[in-house]
Amino acid sequence: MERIKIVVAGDNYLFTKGMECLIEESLLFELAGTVLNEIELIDKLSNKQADVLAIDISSIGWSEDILKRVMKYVPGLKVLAFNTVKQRNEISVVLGSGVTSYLLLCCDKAEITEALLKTAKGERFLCGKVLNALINIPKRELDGHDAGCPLYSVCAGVNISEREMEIIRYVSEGLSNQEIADKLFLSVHTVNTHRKNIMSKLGINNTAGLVMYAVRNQLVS
Amino acid sequence: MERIKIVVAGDNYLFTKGMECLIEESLLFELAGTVLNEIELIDKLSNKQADVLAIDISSIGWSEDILKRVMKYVPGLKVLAFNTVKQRNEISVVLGSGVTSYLLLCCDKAEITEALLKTAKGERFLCGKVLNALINIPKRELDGHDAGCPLYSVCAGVNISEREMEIIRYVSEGLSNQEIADKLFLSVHTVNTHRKNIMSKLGINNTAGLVMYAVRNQLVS
DNA sequence: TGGCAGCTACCGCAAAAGGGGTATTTTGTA
DNA sequence: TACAAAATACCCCTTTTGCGGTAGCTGCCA
Repeated sequence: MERIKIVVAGDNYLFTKGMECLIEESLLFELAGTVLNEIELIDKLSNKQADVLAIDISSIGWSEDILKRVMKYVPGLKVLAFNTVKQRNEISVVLGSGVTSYLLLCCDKAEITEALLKTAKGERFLCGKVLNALINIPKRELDGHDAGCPLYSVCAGVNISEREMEIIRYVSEGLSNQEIADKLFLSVHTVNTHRKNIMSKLGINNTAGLVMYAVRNQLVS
Repeated sequence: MERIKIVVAGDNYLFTKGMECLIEESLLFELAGTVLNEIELIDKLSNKQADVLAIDISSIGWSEDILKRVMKYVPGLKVLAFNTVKQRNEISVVLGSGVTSYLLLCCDKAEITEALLKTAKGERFLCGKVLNALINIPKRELDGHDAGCPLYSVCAGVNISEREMEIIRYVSEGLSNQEIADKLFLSVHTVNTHRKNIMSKLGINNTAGLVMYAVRNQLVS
């Protein structure tokens, strides 16, 4: 079986090194090279045939512009973008520039492996955390690049339960844990536990983060 | 000088009583009656000529629907609506139903007096707090009822200073008072004072309220 | 049938927020 | 120049969060 040739791009050591290890440890992949900037990238892509570009777009020096130029220069290139953010606007722009798949830098090895495989096959792979943010993007914004990507996959991502959603809503409305407990006929301890679990799942550590999550995911008006 | 005839509508005692006092204490106004429900209101408006309807739409039993029916039944009626909320959607709907002016129930006597006068003259009067929320409504949503109301007035409302805006932004980004203090080279006491002043001005009492304010007023993305 | 996820509930402790003040300095402006 | 508003800083105190645990119960599913 032919190995998938992957070019890694980014100027963050942990990212490039980590990707190199992942690729070389696997029998499925083959490292087609690591590049630090746009010039090296174009050079690498024109000299060596590659199947997938795994690029850290959170690095300083990488932007959607560069991505667009590369996509133009190497048509049909499959791109798996890594980023730190999961804001809708940002994701929208990146996917709009022709990127096939989108992961967060915090995704784990299994997710990255799966994403590389799917991307090589031309399928979309989005991190579940990203999908959460993406759900509300008007479909048309993606249509331009949808034709060739009929399949969507998502990694585990964040799964907020119904009860937890309820808690988030009340927190966002300004209720204290005690008030929420009264409203839902729960112990304040339970509300607090839910709150802790939510914050843990979302990787935040205060009320402001909870409210912003609620707003981004339209849990509140 | 002819007094302005005002009908007061609402089933909240403090509102109706307060309005009656305000109207009767003033030489400018004349109480055309107080009504508790829609039937009484229609009855009053058809029997007695009134210039302005001052209505508490936060009362149980009052809705935009009723307002619309009344506007239909008594074309050209000037309406000053009182409500508790200053959410954009809500205000949009209310003004969209033909209401001339919009105050919050927390507005003071001078503001109410001015609003009654302006409304009677066919001018719009919005509480500044309302205007803040309204700024982002697409203009077209109001156009249908704009023709007859060329003038806009606002009461003092809320005036959040630049420094306070800055604090709100940082709070919304999840920073603690201490972190904000470090970032702005301030004492944590100062940040706390700003925070207290903001909450006092906005009539809120926790972080969730601050973040929601920031979101509604587009201080954060 | 065993494990896992979700919901529930509790404990303790430290940190932060919230609410009440007061007071000085800076700044803009009438 | 005098006044008001804003910005700064501090005090005391209570309540709420946030974080570290533990643990029983239910329902699902491999």
